[in-house]
Amino acid sequence: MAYDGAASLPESRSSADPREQYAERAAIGLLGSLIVRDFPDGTRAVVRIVETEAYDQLDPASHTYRGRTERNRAMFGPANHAYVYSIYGMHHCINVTAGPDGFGCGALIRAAQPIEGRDVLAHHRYPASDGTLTAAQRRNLTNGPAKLCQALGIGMDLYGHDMSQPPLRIVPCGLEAGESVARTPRIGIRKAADRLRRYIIMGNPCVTPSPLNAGARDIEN
DNA sequence: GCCACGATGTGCT
DNA sequence: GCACATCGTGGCT
Repeated sequence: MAYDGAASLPESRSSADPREQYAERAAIGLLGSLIVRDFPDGTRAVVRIVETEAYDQLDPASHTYRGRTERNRAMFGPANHAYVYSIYGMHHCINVTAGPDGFGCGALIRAAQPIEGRDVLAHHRYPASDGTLTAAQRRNLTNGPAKLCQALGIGMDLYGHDMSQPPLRIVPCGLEAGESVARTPRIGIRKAADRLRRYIIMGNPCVTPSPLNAGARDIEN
């Protein structure tokens, strides 16, 4: 069943720590922005961010909740840098750090829309060019955090990378006319699962397929 | 289209 | 040990 996202927003409680806004504002602000990836072989791909999640050290679901470690140190560094981690042994995911130096927070980039270089993305995801992909493969090019990382060739070599610089950079862009942001619970977590810290461009076909999408509600502001 | 399940590394209890 | 901010495949409707 669809949950009513607007009925009870945990973030609207007056006791919320104002520092929670660092990750949330970053996650919302990244929607619509472009990721430009220049590959070592000279090829390029451009995708548009359509789905993000907010995480910070006050949040039990976050890697930074238990404090700074060697693994998560990038999250405690300056904003707009890459925190890359490996998960389930075979995948990578990328966060863009946010907030002031010393506060562990950032936004997980969950999904993006291919803008340029579809063929390049396809080659990194499958041993095939875009034209030979099945319909399912085309849908699944960049619609999940690990799929996105595979398509963009993001691995631990980009850990701590400054996201304003090549070969992986974010070009800030706003939403297009008529687009709006919705929020839902985050996907695939158990702790703090009720918090509405996942943000999507409403109605965009490239977000992670999830029953949560049907109940997504427009955010106010 | 949907669901179940297996593959696998790493940090932390 | 075990829990993971996951995904691909195969088998089925």
